[in-house]
Amino acid sequence: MAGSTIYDIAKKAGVSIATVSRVVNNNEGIADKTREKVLKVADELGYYPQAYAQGLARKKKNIIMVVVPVLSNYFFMEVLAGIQDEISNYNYDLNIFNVQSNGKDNMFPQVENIIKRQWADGYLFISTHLRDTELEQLQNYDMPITLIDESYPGMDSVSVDNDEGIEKAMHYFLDNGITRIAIISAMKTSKPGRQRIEGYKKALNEAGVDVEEDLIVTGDSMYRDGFSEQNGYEAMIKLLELPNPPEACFCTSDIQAVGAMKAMEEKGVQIPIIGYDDITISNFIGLSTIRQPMYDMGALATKKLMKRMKNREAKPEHKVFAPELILRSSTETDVKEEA
Amino acid sequence: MAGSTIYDIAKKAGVSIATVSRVVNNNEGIADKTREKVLKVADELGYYPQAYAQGLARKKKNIIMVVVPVLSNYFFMEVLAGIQDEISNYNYDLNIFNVQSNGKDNMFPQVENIIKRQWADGYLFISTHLRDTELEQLQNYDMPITLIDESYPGMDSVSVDNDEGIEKAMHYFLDNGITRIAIISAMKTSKPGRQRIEGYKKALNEAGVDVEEDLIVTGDSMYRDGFSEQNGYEAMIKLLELPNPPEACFCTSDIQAVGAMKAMEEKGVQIPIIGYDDITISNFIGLSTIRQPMYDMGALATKKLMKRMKNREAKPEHKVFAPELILRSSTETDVKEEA
DNA sequence: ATTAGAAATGTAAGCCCTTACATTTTTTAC
DNA sequence: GTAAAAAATGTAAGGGCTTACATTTCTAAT
Repeated sequence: MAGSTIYDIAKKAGVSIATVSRVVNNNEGIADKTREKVLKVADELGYYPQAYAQGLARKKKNIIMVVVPVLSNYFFMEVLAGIQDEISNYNYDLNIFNVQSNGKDNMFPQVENIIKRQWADGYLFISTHLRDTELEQLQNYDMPITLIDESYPGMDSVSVDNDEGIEKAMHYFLDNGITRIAIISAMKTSKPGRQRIEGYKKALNEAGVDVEEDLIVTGDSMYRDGFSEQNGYEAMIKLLELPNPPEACFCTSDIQAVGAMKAMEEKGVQIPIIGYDDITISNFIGLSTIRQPMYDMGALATKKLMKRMKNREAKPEHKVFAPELILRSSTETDVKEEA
Repeated sequence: MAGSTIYDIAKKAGVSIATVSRVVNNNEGIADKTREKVLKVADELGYYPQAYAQGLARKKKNIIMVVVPVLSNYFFMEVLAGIQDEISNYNYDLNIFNVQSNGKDNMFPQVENIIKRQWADGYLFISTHLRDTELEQLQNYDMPITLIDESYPGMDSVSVDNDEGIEKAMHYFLDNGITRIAIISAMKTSKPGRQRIEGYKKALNEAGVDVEEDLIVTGDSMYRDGFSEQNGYEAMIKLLELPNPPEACFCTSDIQAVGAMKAMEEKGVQIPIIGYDDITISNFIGLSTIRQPMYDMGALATKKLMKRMKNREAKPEHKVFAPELILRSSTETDVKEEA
């Protein structure tokens, strides 16, 4: 039973391999009697075309591959939900390929190999944060790629205006007369990390507030690239142990904010905090945040990719979602109490 | 550049395709000069062996495939983290295949097809909850499969003793003299759903407490099979609107418990609640829970699978983790206050 | 009964690799 | 310089499928 091939079926059913192929692929122009006969044998022998042989013979794989550096994070999970739901409208299978990002410069070769190896008919890159020069190189392979959470002129992309998000959060504080605002970041050194810190500084500068480097922190735990409760917890502890703690805090991910809130609770203080993402849990724990439409991003990117696979010539489209400030209890000035 | 083959390289480098193959696969017995020459051309032309051709020619794919019904849930995410970290010790790529579980009886055919198509060298099934008869059928294909969060005599498996988990939670309440205990479940009808409810009833019976059907609830929102904050929220609302609300609550997933806690807060009541899973966030929001070692399960299952791929004959091993009751503030009887 | 045309089936090449085996080239030992 | 052994390279088959094209079988019109 294990590993029967088209030849086995053909032999046992007394037809040619071409006929078997046509039957299992549901092609037309096959006599009903033949079809039945073949199907019966195929079922008995547990036959179904081998993916690799089929992929080689056709040029098509019927696979969409999602490429991500870190799987288990909330942002990815939500984006993926959107992809997953959208793709179920098409006749494609979903594969997820996890590239290792060991801090170093090793991501591009991995990604390039995936493309070279022609795993799929189209690719969705989530937060890979490759350099423009690298993406340019990838273009040479002439494969449909849609970028999520990043952008590059030559490829379709779906992203969020990060600067705007930070600005909104910062302005909320500044407009309320709060100026000593801390920022908790994951991976200060990464491209998006740096960007956010820049946005933070810019907002401060424009408001005529001096930047205090002490207020730009990250936790020490770098598991999951710092996108963890633990990291946020550690960062907030640092902030609260400062001689002069901040009056408010902006956090570059909700998950870190959860940890930060715990730290505040333990220390018995409560300063307004705004997260980033709006993961579903945030609504349930009263965390104010900058909403990124993660689910929609996944769904839209999938749509775009499908379109691109149909029409390779159209010029790249870039959708930039506007982030939204969602206010919940974590930014209420007076201490909230359970009734 | 797009889609150069071994023939292109061979021609341009003035060698045979066999030599090219040997070079790119890093075989030995190739003159350094030849190797360099070929590598140079390969690089220029952006060549790397096509996955499908290679997979066909060798019998090996160097792929481990994770098969899951629902990707975006916390349990899966944690298990996956374990798999991901463990697999990085081996020279295998990770692929995740998402089978659609539209409630109906359609999961087995999908899973069977994946196996038939020979996508990977080994498979990790997470929470697929197939029937024993179905798993038995799969065995005929003679593929290394390790089950996670379920078990079947004929296959390696890594799971948790669910009954024990429920028992521990129930006993905590019962031992504290609480008898009117509600259970919030996702998908009452699924195999694990039913199991848990049975465990719940059993614990009650053994304690001589009558089962009140009213106290067995689930939310109406069935997105993600009911494993969502929203579902828990809805369920708790139902409970609190009962003429005679429960004194305590057991929740079959932490994520639902988060929603349930929100509902309690809104209604201004606070009854002890215990969740299930111990997702990382639980520690940060003070949710008591039954800990499943999700990460370890993923890692161990991966190890087992690797072992199995080496030795196909060994008899199946079953690891059953003992769940652990973790007490946090959500089960403290007196109302906790921020300092 | 013939035969043109349609329908069904078969043949064989090709998709891109790997690898056993054959052949050629280089090295070593005398 | 020669022969034998070792190293490097090449040839060709095969992995399991699809599909253009060729062939056979059936249908329907005469």
